[in-house]
Amino acid sequence: MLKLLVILGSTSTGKTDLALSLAKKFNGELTSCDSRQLYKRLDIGTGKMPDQFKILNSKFKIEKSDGWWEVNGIRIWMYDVCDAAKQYTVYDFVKDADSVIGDIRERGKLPIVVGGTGLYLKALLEGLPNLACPVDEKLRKELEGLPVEALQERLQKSSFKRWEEMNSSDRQNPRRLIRAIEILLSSLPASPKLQRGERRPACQRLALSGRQGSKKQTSVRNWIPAYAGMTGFNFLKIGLTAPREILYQRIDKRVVDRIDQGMIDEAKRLNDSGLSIKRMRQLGLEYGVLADYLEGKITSQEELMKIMQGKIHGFARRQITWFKKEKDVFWFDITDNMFISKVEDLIVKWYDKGVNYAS
RNA sequence: CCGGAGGUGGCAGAGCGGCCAAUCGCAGUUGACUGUAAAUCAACCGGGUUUUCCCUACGGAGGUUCGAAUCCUCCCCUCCGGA
Repeated sequence: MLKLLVILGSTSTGKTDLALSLAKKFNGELTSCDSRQLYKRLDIGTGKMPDQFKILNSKFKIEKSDGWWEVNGIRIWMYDVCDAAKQYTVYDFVKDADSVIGDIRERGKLPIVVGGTGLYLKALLEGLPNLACPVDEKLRKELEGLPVEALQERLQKSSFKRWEEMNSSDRQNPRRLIRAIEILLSSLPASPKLQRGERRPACQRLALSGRQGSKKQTSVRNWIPAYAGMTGFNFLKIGLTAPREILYQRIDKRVVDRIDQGMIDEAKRLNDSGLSIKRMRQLGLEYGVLADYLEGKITSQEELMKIMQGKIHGFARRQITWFKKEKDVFWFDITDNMFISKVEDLIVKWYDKGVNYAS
């Protein structure tokens, strides 16, 4: 029986803390599904350290290595897998996380995916069409400077059908327009090329073996779900929520704590060691605001804090919007002080008999 | 007490007689998102159930005007400089 536990929810709901305690109880290992925690040296700002750490400071033992951290003997994978200056994408994530999860399973442990990045989670669990279509750096450079209108025109010329498929918001989104053009222009290889020594992710192996028989080779474009199609596979998705005001309070407090923990110095160190301000801005949220601070656009810590809190509120809202559409999630309100035991009960049921989503 | 600058929607900050319920930004709300996703993009954002409709609004009270957030008078308050 193949089982995969997923903990999802917006930032500051305590996903990691919960996942750690569940891992201990159910003999699991975590896989972080977070688009920023996977960067090396972005530690405080991305909250790699579990919140409990501050309280139980002395009891915690943390070990770090490329690709994972270990907190009190529990492995957290997909931390520190990429240099912060480089760009890591969903494609990389699916590939890496997939093999990590496979390894956890081979060791007979329960894989627990801790997800804050909706797109990554979706790609990992369900696959993403066009994931095999690579980035075309030259094209992107060429298109990036253009005004939206030009991009719109260009896409319409390439494929009016594609243009019509897009919604009104995406039609004004340069990033989406560029990717759409990129996909149209790319001539996909029959099967994605692997670099030397690279192992094809399970999802892709499946995709290839499953469809290769049919004449229509274009199917490589349609990434087959990594796990959803596997018989006997069993997900359990646990979602964490909190009333809006409480969530904002938690976020605000966290920002204060992180400043206390040295988040500003972390940013300075990153910058001193060559991480550009521009790149920091791309990384968003705390690092984006911190970039402004280092540049002197923001002068006081008070201001830094306020701006950061506001940005993160917005981020949490976007996550909530995304996760609303996520299917088959068992949602728990973290302000219910029985929620942990409720979660544990659910997992026990799931482990033993398998939970019927319909129930 | 004198001189100077101001008081505008949650914040910040434009507007300086009609096109102003009031630019822009932030915050807030909702949403989009098929390789940058902590990114990127969209809509809404005084109240009234939608409205080319009504109401309450630009410190307060009066006034001038067909018409004022915008002009005048007085009052209250804030900030800077001088006593």
